[in-house]
Amino acid sequence: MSRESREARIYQRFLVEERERYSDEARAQDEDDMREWIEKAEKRKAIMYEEHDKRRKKRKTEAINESPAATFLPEASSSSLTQPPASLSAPVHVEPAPPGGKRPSSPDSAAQTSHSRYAVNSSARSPRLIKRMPMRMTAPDDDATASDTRALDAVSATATIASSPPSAPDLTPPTAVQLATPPLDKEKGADTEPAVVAPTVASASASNVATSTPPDAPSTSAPSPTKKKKRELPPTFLSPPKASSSKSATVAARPTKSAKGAPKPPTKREIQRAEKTKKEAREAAKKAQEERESRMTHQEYIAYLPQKYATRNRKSVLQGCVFLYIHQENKMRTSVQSRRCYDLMWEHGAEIVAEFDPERVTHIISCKPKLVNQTCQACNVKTIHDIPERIKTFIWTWVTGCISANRILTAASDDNYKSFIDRPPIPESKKFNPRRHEERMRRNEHDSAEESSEDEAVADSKQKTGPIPVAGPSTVVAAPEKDDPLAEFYEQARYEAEDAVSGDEDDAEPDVDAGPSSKAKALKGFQCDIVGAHLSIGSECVNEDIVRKLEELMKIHDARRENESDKFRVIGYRKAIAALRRHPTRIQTAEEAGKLQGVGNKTSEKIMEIISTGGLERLKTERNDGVDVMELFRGIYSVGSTVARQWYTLGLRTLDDVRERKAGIRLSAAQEIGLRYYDDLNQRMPRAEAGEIYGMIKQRALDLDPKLDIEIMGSYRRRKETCGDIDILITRDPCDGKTHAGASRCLLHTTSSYHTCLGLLMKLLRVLHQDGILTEDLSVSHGAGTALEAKYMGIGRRDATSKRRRIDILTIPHEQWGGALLYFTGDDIFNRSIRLKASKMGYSLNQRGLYKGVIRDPRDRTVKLDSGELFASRTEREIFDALGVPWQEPWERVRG
DNA sequence: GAGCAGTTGAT
DNA sequence: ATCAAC
DNA sequence: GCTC
Ligand SMILES: O=c1ccn([C@H]2C[C@H](O)[C@@H](COP(=O)(O)OP(=O)(O)OP(=O)(O)O)O2)c(=O)[nH]1
Ligand SMILES: [Mg+2]
Repeated sequence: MSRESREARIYQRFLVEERERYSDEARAQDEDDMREWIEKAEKRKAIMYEEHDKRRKKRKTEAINESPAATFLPEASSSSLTQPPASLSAPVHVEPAPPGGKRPSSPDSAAQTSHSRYAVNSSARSPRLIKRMPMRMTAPDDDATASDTRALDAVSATATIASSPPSAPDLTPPTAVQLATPPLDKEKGADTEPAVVAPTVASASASNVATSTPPDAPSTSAPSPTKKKKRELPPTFLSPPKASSSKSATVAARPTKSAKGAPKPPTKREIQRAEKTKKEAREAAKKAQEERESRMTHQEYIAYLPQKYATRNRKSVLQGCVFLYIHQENKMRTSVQSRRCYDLMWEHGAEIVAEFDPERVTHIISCKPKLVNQTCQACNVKTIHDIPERIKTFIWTWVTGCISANRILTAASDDNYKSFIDRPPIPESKKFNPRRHEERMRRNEHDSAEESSEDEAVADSKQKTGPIPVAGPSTVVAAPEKDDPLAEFYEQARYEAEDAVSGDEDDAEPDVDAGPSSKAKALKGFQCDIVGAHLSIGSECVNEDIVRKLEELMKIHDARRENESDKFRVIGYRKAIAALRRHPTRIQTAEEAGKLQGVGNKTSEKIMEIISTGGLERLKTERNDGVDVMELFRGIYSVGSTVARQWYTLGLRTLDDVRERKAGIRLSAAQEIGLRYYDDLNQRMPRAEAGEIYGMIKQRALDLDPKLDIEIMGSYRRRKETCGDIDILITRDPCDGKTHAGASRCLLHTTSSYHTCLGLLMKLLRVLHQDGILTEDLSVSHGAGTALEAKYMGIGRRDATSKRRRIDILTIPHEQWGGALLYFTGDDIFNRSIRLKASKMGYSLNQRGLYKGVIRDPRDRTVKLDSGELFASRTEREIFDALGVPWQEPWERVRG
C-alpha cells in the first residue's frame, strides 16, 4: 500500500513538472523553440505513459497472483483488458516502437503496446534520445510513507471520525452544524422513523463488524446531536437504518459466493459501497496527516514547509517577499487555517519567517484586522510605528487578492482587491514617503503601474465610505490615535455582491413529438430514434408553468446530489421536462402526462399537483440554504458537487469566503479562473456572438493552413438561440500530401495526418492569445503540440469590452470526422441515447466512431475486454444508418 | 430491481 | 483514483 | 428520475 502511494506521488510529481515545463517553455518562447518543445514533450509523454503502464501492469499481476478468485478470468484476457484503446484508435501504428538509435529507448517498450502511438510518433519524428527519466525517489517521500502507514491504522480504528461533523473552523459554527444536515435525503428521511434507528443500528453494527465493512458515510446520516459525544464509537454506530442492514447482508453473502468462483461478484451497489469506503479511508488518512501537522509549533511548521512542498513547483507571484504571519494561537499548535495560509504563501513563492527580523521581512501578514498587540509583540516593539516603514502590513485577504490577481497589489492599484490594511498615512509623525514606498512595491510588480502615490490617498478616502464598519473607518482616517490600538489598522470593506445567476435561458426549439415511424433494425425504444418535428416556437411553451416548477425541483436535486443515483434522477427530470416542453398542447391530467415518454408516475403526480394547486409543496420544503450555497459554488467552473459540499461542510457560504480561501481551502488553476469570471461564465451568449467569435478563430486557423476543415459545433450547430460556449472542431485532409508548416516530415501513410495537424493547435492557440481572443487556458491536452487528437478548453472574448466566454477546440484525425461531428453536435442526451442503442446492438460508439466487435466485461459494461474495430466514422449518416437511427439534422437532435 | 455513454484532462 | 467536464 |  505504501509503495503504491509512493508511486502515485512520483507520478503526480512528474505531471506537475510536465505542466510547469509547458508553461515555462511553451508560453515564453518563439516559434523556433516550439518544435523543440514539442519533441521534448513527446518524449516525456512517452516515458510517462510507459512508467505509468508498467506500474499498472505490475499491480495487476500482483492482484491476480494474490487473489485466486480472479482465476476464472484467463490471464490473457485480463491483461488485454488493461490495454487502453489507443491501439484501436490508430490501428496503423501496430508495430511497436523501434528501438531507437543510440540510447536504449526504454528497455521494455515492446511490452508497452498500449501507448505505442506516442512512442512511434516520437521516434519516427524525432530520432531517439528517449531516455528513462531519472526519477527521484528520494527523501521527501519517507515521511509521507510513514504517514500513510499511520493513516491506515487510524482508518481501521476510527473510520467514522473522519466524517463526523468537523468543528467548523472559525466560521459561524451554529450554521455549519445546522447546515451540514440538510443534504439529507428527504425520501428516506420520511419513511424511516427515528425510533427505528436504534434497533436497526444494533443489528447492523453486528454484521458490519463481522464483515469489516464500514457503514455508510455518516455525513449523510441522520442528524444526531449525540454524534459528537459518541465520536469514539465503532464505525457502525450510526448507519442509516434501513439501507445499512440490507446492504451489509448482501455484502456478507457475496464473498462466499465469489470464493466458489461464481462469476458474479461485484454488483453496482457493492462497487459504490466500496468506493465510499475507500473515500472514507482516504479522508481518514488526510485527517491523520493534519493531526500530526497541527501538533507542530508554528516555527516547526514553517521549517517543515520546504519539505512538504519539495515535490511541487512553486509559483512566483509572491517571490521575493518575506512574510511574517501574525496569528492568535497558542504557539504550541497550529490551526488548519494557519497552516493553509502558510501553505498558500509558500506555494506562491513567498519566504516565511517565524520570527521578526527587520532586515529580512518585507511584509507582515495578519490573519485578521486589528491585531496590533500581537503584531507588536511578534516584532518585539512597543508601538506599531516602531516597525520600519518599508515593511508593509496587510491582512490575509491581501495575500489571496495578490494570488487571484497574479501580481502584488499595492494599496490602491486595484479596485477589486483593495481588501488590505495599512497603517494610515501618518501625516507628519514620520517621513512616510509614499513615493519611495510605491517604487519599492513597483519593483516587485510585473505590470506597469497605473497607480501613483495619489492613488493611495484616493483609496484611503474611498475606504472611508466602505460599507463594513469593522474598524470604524471614519475615526481611523480622521486621526489615528496612538493609544487606541484598534485605530491603528483599518480594513477596507469589501462590497461586491456576487449574485448567484444561473441563467437557464431555455430551449429555443422545443420539438414536437411525432414519432410515428421510427423503428430500429432490432431494437426500439430509444430516444434517438424519435424523429421530432423541430418547431421553432418562441421560447414559450403551453406547459411552461409546469416546466418551471419541475425545473426548480430538478435544480434542487442537482445541487444536493448526494450519490451517484442522484445523477440519474436529474437526467430523469431533464428528460421529463424536455418531453413536456415539446408537447404541443396543454397537459390536463396525470394520465395524459404519463403517456409521454420520459414522464412517469412521480412526475405525473407532481404535474397534477401543479395543475390543481398551482404550486408544489416540495419546492418549499426542499429549498434551503444548503442547496443555495451548493448551487452557488457549483457555478464556479470546475467546482462540482464534491468540492462544493466540502467547502460547505467547512463552513464556507459565499463566493467571498472562497476568494479569501476561508478555512484554508485550495483552488485549482481552473477554479481560480472560474471564480474570477464567475458572472461572465454563467451567462449564455447570443447565438450571433458565438458566430462572430467562431469567425475570428476560423479565419486565424485558415491563415495558418488553408486546407483545414473547421466547423462550429455544439448548441450553435443545433441552431440554438443562445450558446453556453463555443465548440469548434478542426481536422485536415491528409490526402493532398501537403503538410502543415509545423510538421517536420511527412512520413508514410496515415501517420502523415498526424504530422499534418501537428502543432497546429499549439500555433493556433498562440495566435489567438496574441490577438487577445483567448485570454486564459483551462486545460490543454498534452497532445496539443503533437498529436492529431487534441482537446483545448479555455476562455476567450470577442473584444476587450465583451464578456468572457468558454471556448472548446477539438482537433481530430480526418477519418474520424463523422464520429466527431456526431459527438460534438449533441445534445448530450441524444448522444447518450444513441450510444446506448449502439451498445445494446453490440457496438460501441464514441467520439471517434462506431466500433464493431466490442466485448464488454459483463461485470462492468464500461470495461472492454476487446475494444473492437472501427466500423463507421466517415460521416454522420454512415453511423446513423448502421444503427438504424433515422437521419436527423443537427437541430432535430434535441432531447434535453 | 438493475441499468442508465464513453471519454479526456487535472490533480 | 477521483473529480469535473464535454 | 424513468424504463424494462
Ligand atoms: O456530457 C456530455 C456533454 C457534451 N457532450 C457533447 C454534446 C454536446 O453538444 C457537445 C458540446 O458540449 P457543450 O457542453 O458545449 O454542450 P452544448 O450542446 O454545446 O450546449 P451549450 O450551449 O451549453 O454549450 O459535446 C456529450 O457528449 N456529453
Ligand atoms: Mg457548447
